[in-house]
Amino acid sequence: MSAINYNEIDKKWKDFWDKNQTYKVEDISDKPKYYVLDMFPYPSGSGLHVGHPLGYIASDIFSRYKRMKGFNVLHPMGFDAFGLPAEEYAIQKGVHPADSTAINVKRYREQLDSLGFSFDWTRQVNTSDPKYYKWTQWIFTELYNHYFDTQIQKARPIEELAQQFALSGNESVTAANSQEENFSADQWRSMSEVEQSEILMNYRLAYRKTGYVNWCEALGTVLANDQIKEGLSVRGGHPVTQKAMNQWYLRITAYAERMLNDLDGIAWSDALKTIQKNWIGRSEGASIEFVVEGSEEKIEVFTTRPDTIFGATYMVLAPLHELVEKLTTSDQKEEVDEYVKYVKAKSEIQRMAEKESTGKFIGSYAINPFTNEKIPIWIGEYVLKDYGTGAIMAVPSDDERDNAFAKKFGLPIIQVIDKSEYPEADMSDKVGKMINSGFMNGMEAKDAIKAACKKVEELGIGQARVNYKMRDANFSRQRYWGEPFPIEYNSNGIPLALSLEELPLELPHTEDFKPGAAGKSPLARIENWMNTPEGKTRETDVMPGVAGSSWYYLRYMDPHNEDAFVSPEKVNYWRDVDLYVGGSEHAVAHLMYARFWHKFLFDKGRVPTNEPFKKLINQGMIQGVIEFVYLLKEKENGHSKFICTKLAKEMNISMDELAKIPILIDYVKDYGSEKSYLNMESIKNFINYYPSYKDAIFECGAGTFHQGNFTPKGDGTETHLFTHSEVGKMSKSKLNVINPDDIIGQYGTDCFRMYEMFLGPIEQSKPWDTNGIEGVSKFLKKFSSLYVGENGEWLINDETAPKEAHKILNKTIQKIEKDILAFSMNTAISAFMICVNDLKKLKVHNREILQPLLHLMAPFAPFITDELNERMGGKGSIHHEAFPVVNEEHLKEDSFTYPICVMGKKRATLEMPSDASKEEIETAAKNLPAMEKWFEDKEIIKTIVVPQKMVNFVVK
RNA sequence: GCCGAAGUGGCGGAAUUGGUAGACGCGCUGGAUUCAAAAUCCAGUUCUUUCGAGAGUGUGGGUUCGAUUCCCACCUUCGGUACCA
Repeated sequence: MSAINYNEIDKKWKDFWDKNQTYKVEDISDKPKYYVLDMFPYPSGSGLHVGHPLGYIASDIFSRYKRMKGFNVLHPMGFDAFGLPAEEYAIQKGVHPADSTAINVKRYREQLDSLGFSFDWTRQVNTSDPKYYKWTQWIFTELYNHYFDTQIQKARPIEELAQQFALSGNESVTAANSQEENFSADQWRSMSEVEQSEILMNYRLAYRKTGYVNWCEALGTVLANDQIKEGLSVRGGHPVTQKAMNQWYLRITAYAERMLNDLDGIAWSDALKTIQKNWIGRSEGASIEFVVEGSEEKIEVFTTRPDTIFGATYMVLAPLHELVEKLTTSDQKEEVDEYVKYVKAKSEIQRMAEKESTGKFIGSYAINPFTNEKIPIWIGEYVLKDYGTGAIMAVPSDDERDNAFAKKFGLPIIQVIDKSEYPEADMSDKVGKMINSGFMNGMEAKDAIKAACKKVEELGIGQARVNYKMRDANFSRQRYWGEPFPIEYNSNGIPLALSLEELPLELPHTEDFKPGAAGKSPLARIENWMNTPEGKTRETDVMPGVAGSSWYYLRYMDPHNEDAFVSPEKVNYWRDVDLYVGGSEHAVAHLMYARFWHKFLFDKGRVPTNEPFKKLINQGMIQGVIEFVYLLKEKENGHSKFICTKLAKEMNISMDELAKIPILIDYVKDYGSEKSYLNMESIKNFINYYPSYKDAIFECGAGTFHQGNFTPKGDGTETHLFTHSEVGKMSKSKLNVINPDDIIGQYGTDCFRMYEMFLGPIEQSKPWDTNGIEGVSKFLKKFSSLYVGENGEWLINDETAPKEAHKILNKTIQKIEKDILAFSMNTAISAFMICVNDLKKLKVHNREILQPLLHLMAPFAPFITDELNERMGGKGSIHHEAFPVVNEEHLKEDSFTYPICVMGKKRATLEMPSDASKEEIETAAKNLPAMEKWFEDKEIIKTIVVPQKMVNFVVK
């Protein structure tokens, strides 16, 4: 019989903490503040999986440590509760997203509670709560009502811009914009209200423009990238194309420069900073206009290499560029249309991943403004519509992709740079002497860039320009389960932002989640909501998932405030997040948007800091095995057909003909093994999960399963439809989630927490494996056996502990504190194991050792330590007591054991007093009997002695 | 394709201002205890070996007295790639 019942103490202390509000945080305190934040979860239907707690446990340990070190620690949790999966679930199962979300939140809350986190739950936020999204909508209206002044690098009210237009037109304004034409003050004043509104739209930080969405004609809906696999919809396997739609965007590019520069001041990993830096993708170059022969149209290109313009022998437009239709000649129309159709059927990822150059000549020619030569205009998928101007001047002599393209299509290549002085340089290096380049001949490339820019400006056809790869954020979703836009259109179609008093604009109730006409949001079907009593029309798109998560960390500071998103007093106390822990998969989306919103709020004086997250640690992912079934892209007699992986291999079916459809791992037999498969029952489950496949055919070696019947091929009686297994992230969309509940029930919370930490470094990804948890369980038993005997007897005495025990304790305190600060929780657990093993050997039961040890363990194992602390005579919770302090006296070592090496290989060891001199060590090492044979017939030519490290002899 | 990360025993991993490769744990092997098992405890466990030693941290090179650690090239896996969050 075990002396400690883990399930009992888990419950006992959970209740205690709850009743005593152990983790409630005060907003005003004499203690220094410390804000530890976790990325909040999306409450999916499959529950919290073993990957979520990895970061949460680590940050909880850190929070508990900081609390014990005397800080006022804000450590909150909430739910990112709007999103696609709940809506998909509603479509499939008819459960309202609000209901399924409420159920999932409740379940998550229970699961999080069972993990023993020290969250202050009175601060919980839920992004789908109108009290919360009121403020998400409000921030949106603020963005809508502002533009970005590029001169002062700051947001300003849009009315100020309108005043400027009335005074002096738009030519002299310094504002981030997507406005193409210039106008004078007179022109502005003579414009209609609608025209003025349309122009202002091109300056707002939240604005509308045409964008492309994944359109699935068969389903009549817009699809997320996640819902598409290899160009087909996951649901039903239908083709998907790119379709133009009017969308809301956020002008995040306005903040590009600040977001880039301010990376220097924050303690994020270099890897993460590099990702963001590259994502922002700043490049200097020039925008240049090319005249189109026989047309009024001009094509603006952006190039980082204006120096090479004499080598620009053709142009390439993005296939979706606005001018393609206008500039395509009738004889090329058919081919061009076909190519555009081909491009629209591919996702951007697929297009960028395309190694082969593809493209079409559109029949028109442009004039190279420097050579005055006619150059053909092509379209090609390697040019993206939203990067730069969506058009390039192609210089096949100095750009690899242009070069490959020119070679493939037989376009001329003119060398314009002599790189003979730089044999190491490749095509993309901006070095060499200009040749065949008119007035630039003989210049160095770097000087030529400046000269070309100057010339371009003189000719009035462009200017030097900074370009960013980052694009403005598409903020529209033709969906139901998200924040409604706080926007109404009047009878002229002019958009008007709601005022704060009108917020929140609540999401109307509906039971019909089917898309509206022409792929519009389901909200467009709710006519009495869409059309307001005042004769206005509401925006029917909703905001994306990233909206709510872009500012939630601020709401935790003041979660119940009804008058402001956060009060100035509270945001001035808590300021910013000191430590943010979350997955690196959020490196660009969430972390970019949050920084952008924060900077905007900073500009408005609403927050006191320029950056939201001072320090950030990326936890790695706990991976799972993803199981797929193969779906033939070609239907058989109108039925979708799945095929066994083994059979597909035998029949030599190429992967091009197959789509991989992920399947819920619960249905898979021998999950995770190489021979994982589906049997008939699994197939029925799969069909229940995806009703759109109810008429599908499933074929394996033993026979065919169709509409509930199995037709054997030979004497087979059972389907073994082998599945395809891959290691990948554990996620609801990959259907491979493993829940922690059972493990906690079996081993207790402390054990689960420590095991997750013991798995490996926090920032590294690793596959989940429950084997090995026994080791941690044994350790915890051993640990408590220092305090409580086999029959429950209390073993702690007040005698003086041996010196050795003090040394073990203090070395451990030193190591643990160092590891917590470095977020190296796995090595901290190892150190605990070593410490307990050593104390056990010495049979240590002294209070003066075991009381500090208990406190040292408290952040890691909050339940058992509170329990033992109580038996130790402690009042209240151990988690409000102080963290132990190292006594340096006990750390002194008398001697050091040196490895004695010959040519870097260890050949012997030698124990020497800690204060031995280099010479003493060298002499002692040389005279070791064990070393004799290594020196025989050899000469010692060099001796390296590094005190407290090693000795090395170099012999010849 | 592009950006980022990782690759060390059968497995998770440890060790980096360049200094004993494999800490700690799982698994496995042997032993103790037991009528037997579970549990517990003890010992062993990178590979090869002629038992002297030799090889070894994804692959191939380089720098160094000494490289898992630094440099160059490559391979593989994972994350992101703008509508999963």
